[in-house]
Amino acid sequence: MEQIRKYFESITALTDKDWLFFSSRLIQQEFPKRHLLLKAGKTESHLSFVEKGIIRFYMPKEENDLTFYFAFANEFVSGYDSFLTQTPSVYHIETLTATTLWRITYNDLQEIYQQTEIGNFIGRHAGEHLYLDSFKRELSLLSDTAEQRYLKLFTEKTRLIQQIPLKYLASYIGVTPQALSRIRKRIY
Amino acid sequence: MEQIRKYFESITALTDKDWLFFSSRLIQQEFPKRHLLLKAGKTESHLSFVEKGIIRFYMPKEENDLTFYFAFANEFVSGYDSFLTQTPSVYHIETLTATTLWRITYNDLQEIYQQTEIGNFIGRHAGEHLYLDSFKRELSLLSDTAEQRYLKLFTEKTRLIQQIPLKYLASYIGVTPQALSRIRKRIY
DNA sequence: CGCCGAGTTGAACTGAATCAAGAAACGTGG
DNA sequence: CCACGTTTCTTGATTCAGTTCAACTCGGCG
Repeated sequence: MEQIRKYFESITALTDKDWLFFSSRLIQQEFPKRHLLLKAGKTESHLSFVEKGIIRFYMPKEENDLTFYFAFANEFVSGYDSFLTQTPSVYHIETLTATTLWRITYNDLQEIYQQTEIGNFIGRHAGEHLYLDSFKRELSLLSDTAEQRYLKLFTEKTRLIQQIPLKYLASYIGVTPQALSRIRKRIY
Repeated sequence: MEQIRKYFESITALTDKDWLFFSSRLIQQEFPKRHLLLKAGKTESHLSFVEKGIIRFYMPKEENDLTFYFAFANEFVSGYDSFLTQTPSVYHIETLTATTLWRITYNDLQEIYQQTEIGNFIGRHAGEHLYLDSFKRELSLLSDTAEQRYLKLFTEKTRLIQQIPLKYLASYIGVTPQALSRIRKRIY
């Protein structure tokens, strides 16, 4: 719980009152590895803070499915487009390792937006940062080669990606597992 | 001015007081075609609503530069990452056609965030929608072929893209101008 | 022990990049 | 408003990164 409070305090001043209200709506949950947190077709009902674990976002496909995001500790995860629009998700969210989440429901969050001063601020902050990250990945997809994308991921998250099967990394980078295997060999 | 108010009213209820405060900070400006609205290296100081015109976002590159976004009428434009973080932009923003904007400065917007009820709400809404759009483009880059991307753009914005030079569209789609010329020929 | 999914490696194929040259369109000054 | 020069678009030939199909290895697990 401290972890989340610290995260928020790194963003903005937090009154005890607001924090108490917010944290009273948080529920801790643990999940085993390979657990589906959100199934395509279902509507996302939670915004979750990752205390521990690795989480994969992907769209099911014939043959290799399309992995487009990994989340790690100290990040918020959610099928955020489904969550925002309260329409069915087009993708799955699954734990790759044993995971601990602090979760808040959509309805509780709307209440927080309405009743606390920092609600909309935090919602705005979340939206802005998700945007900045997605934008960075978009530019990288347009301008970097597969090899550059792998190297970026590798230098940014060496530890973390070592726990992720190659075939998921391959799809995140935008190539087949065979191609990534060769890229790896090429750069050692 | 009516255009912006309508835009906001389509999102949320707007009190006259909030609207008066907000609109008092808006300045209308006109720009000729090929005018640089934001130069890479400069920090974005405006959030602008497009009343009329087409705007291109791009990063300068040797040979073909990288165009990653087009904005049209009834959209907000800004070097939003630079604007949010108040650090220098890594890309240029340029008008493609004669353009009319309603602009608000960073400082005025911060004041609106602090002093009106809807400030953070609107900021949150803007962040969320920028995220949703960027995320859609990201998925499309990962899963669609160049041809599919062109067809999507074409069916969504037929009218508008007819005014945009092929070489900019090519870079947006993620291929060279030669490749897009051939894709076009293939599909007529 | 044998099976199965994950990773590696090879060979043939393909879509797009690159290099190059000519045609069309555009804008700018006389 | 025309003429020229520049930029944009098209088309062809070659090269290359990555795909696809296929076979083989390795490690974990029932």
